[in-house]
Amino acid sequence: MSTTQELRELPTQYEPGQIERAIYQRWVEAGIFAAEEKRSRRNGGDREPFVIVMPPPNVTAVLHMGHGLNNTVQDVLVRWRRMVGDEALWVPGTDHAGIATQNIVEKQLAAEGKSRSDLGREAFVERTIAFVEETGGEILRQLRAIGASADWNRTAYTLSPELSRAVREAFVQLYERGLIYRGHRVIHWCPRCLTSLSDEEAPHGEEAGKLYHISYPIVGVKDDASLTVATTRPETMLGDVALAVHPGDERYKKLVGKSVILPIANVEIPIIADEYVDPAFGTGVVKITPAHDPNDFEVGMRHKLPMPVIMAPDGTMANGTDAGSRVPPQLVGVDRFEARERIVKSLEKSGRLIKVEPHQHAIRHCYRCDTVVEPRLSDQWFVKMEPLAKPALAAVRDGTIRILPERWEAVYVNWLENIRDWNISRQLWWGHRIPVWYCDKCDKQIVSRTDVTACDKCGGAVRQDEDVLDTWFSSWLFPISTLGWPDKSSAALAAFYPTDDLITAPEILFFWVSRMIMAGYAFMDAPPFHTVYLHGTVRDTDHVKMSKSLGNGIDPLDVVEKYGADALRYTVIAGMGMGADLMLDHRDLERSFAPGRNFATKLWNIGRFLLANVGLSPVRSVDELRDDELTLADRWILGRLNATILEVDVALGSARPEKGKWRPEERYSGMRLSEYAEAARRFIWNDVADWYLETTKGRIGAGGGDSEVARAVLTRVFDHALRLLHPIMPFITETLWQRLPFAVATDRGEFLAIAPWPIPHPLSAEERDAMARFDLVREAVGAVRQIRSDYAIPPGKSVDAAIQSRANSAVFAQHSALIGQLARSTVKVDGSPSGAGAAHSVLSDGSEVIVPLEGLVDLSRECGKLRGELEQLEKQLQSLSKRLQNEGFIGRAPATVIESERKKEAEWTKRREQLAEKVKMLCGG
RNA sequence: GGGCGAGUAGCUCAGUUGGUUAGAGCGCCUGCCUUACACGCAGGAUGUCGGGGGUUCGAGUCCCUCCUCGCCCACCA
Repeated sequence: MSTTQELRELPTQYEPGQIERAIYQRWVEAGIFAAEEKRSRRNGGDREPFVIVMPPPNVTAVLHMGHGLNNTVQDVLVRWRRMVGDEALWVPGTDHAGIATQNIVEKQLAAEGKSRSDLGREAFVERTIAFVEETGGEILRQLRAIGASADWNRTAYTLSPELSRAVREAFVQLYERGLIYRGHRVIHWCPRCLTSLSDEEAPHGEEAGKLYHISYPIVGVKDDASLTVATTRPETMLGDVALAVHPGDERYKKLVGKSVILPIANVEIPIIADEYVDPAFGTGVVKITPAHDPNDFEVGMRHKLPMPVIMAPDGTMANGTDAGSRVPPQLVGVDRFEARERIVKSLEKSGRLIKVEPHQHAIRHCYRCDTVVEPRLSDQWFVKMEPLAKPALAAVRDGTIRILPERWEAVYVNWLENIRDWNISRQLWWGHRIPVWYCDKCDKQIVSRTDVTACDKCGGAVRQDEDVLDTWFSSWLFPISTLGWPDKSSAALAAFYPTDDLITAPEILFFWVSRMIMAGYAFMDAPPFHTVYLHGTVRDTDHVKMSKSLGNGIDPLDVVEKYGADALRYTVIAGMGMGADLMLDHRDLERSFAPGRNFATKLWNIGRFLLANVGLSPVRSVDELRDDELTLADRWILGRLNATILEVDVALGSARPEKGKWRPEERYSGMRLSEYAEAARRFIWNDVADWYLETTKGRIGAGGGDSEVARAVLTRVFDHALRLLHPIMPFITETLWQRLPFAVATDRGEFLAIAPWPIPHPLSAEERDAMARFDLVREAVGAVRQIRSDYAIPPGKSVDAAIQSRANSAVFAQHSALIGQLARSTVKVDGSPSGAGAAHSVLSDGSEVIVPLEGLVDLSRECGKLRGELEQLEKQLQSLSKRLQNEGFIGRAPATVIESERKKEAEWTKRREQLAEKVKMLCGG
């Protein structure tokens, strides 16, 4: 074998940077990531389709560890199924991210001293498009660096003409089905983003606030009788239209129907009774501000109250609709929080502020900019959710769709059971404009799939609704729109819908996952996928979520550059249990990614060993080897390989439910990626490298028939190990696999990436037997090694070990040379050990391994040490026993202490016996 | 306020239907540059499995209770 030349191909040090880019390029050029409709069984092909649609990152996003984790999981699954033989498709794409992108561009404008209104809508949108074209989609290029095997030909974008068409179609269809309506009600309004938000976009945050008690003078009652109201938001009192009490509240019963004067605004408002009021909270009197509180709005509707708006969209005080002059001039234009302070001060001055108490309460914030949202009365478009939720709920309940980890199913069900209508209009400029036109002349409202230029009723001029749709209104269509919907004759839709898995983080279970399921049923009458896998969050060592803005982030590309994509991928997959968070140290990348880097290096070195020893000339096929040619080690490692394939298959589980629905026993199994990674690692490192490879060292160099057997088995084992590992570590496995010698040229496919996934067979009794016998050999080796270590016998010094076998003489006799080789000793079986003074160790089958130590260690010193130890132990044991016989101790000490002392006594007794035996062996008598 | 999850070695976590001596990676200790690998090899230490109670021949695993963290949801002003 001309080893030097081939060795040059595998440098001693693994340099991922030098191989990864080139390999990725070759995969792309070979088209192995591209899925074909006609190969899908659903389109008359012979392959089962396996499809994952990528959660589209924001178009302006830059790759972070969260993306790295999310996409690695998807890639592992896609690569696995590709090797199994499925027509595997991974659809990539990006999201235009309405508010997020608009905020970025507005920030840029602000830096130039401009606002979006300075530019005007058209120019602003132009600018945003230019910005996206320039910087957008970078993240998809970055995904290639971590090895993502997506079908880039199908890259989608939520604002593309194709997907925009789907958005319009969905809107119009839902409108025609009566599921989209225009509503006049209180919604969440972000005064900074200047748009309405859905319930999901305005999450609660606990905050320490204050509860202000304010007295409202009652009209027409003698003296200065008043009603005291408790409120957290005094500034909204200017919008009060009533005070409400509970109808059954005796304290206030006689006041219902009277009225009070609203301080500051000086408006007379009625006292009403409504069930909504909780008599036990605060004073039992609630101020009703219908335009700025969703509950008050309901009360206002019931009592047909006016609904004055007392704030401008930007959160400053203003006399809006129906407000008259409630907001006094000195407060107009003042920010709501500043206005609160001023109003409180003014109330204090006039004696209307009774008291202020601290109050813990939950306030909604904008999920994009964290500004406290303002409930605000306005007109918005809503989707009626209950009818859509029904099939989505049933799908998870009946096992058509499973959610992993299991506990999220309950969260999902709870949300859908209490679903509320979805506000889909946003007062933004970046997004899909709402496809509704209004006629100025006859007031007709036209909802249309195509642009409208004139009123179809009176021919009058029309103007399109100013608002755009919630970003999620395009995302929820992603699984169908990326495959061609609404074109129902789309070959992609037929071949690949429904898809298989959806991999994402729990944060967007409501935003996206549940809505996709609803859209799947609403528009395709079929679920978009059968498995939802919710993975954890990447956090730092303090368990704080990683983020660029907090400065605790890790740039995946840094990791790729330093240790390679495979190291990143392995670390992430192996380190993350089902649904568990992944902790990484951003201050110590080397330590964080050591598991992956070390394992990659290990693989590399196994590869180098193969190259140097097995070489490149064809090996014999393992399938054609006769049983009697195989050594015990060969049979053992082939058995371990088979067992590992089984383990990996169990960890990954079924790729899809058998008959449309998950059976209970398989519903929550599989998708254990960390267990899959661990099984593969254990096999390669602890079995192949630590044991099998060592057994081949004497054999391969010897030449002859056995040498060929060893070459064949080692090659087969490593070949299949690389296949098992490829989905997790695609680059290094591909590199090494390309250099394996195969039995026949045709065994070498073009790429490992499309090489067949190993198929296990049921373990035979012979295999089991071989594995048990080799385990005995390993035990014997371990025994000698331990003795050598215990007595600090230098590695260079040979020892003569003897095995006194009870039941397996033949096994030990046959493999004494191997045991000797692995334990760096000579081994005699059933002979008497030569020399006095010996250490011994008992194996699980009762056999004894005896190592004479004369001449190797200073026996008198060792014996002295051991005798001293034994003496000491006996002394301690004596005093302990004495204590345990002492009635005073037994009578008074707590039972737990007595118990633990008894336990200790038993342990020490056992140790004494062992030590005595050791002394007898080593020192005689 | 409602619901859910977690607490196992210094750290991050596995522990499948309760079953011998509770595991892995990283870290730590000892000895080794043994001709694939010091990003390695060999050997080793470390756990009242959150506390308490219960069921059982047997509990990390099942039940009750308490404590501590975390997550999701929620119109008490």
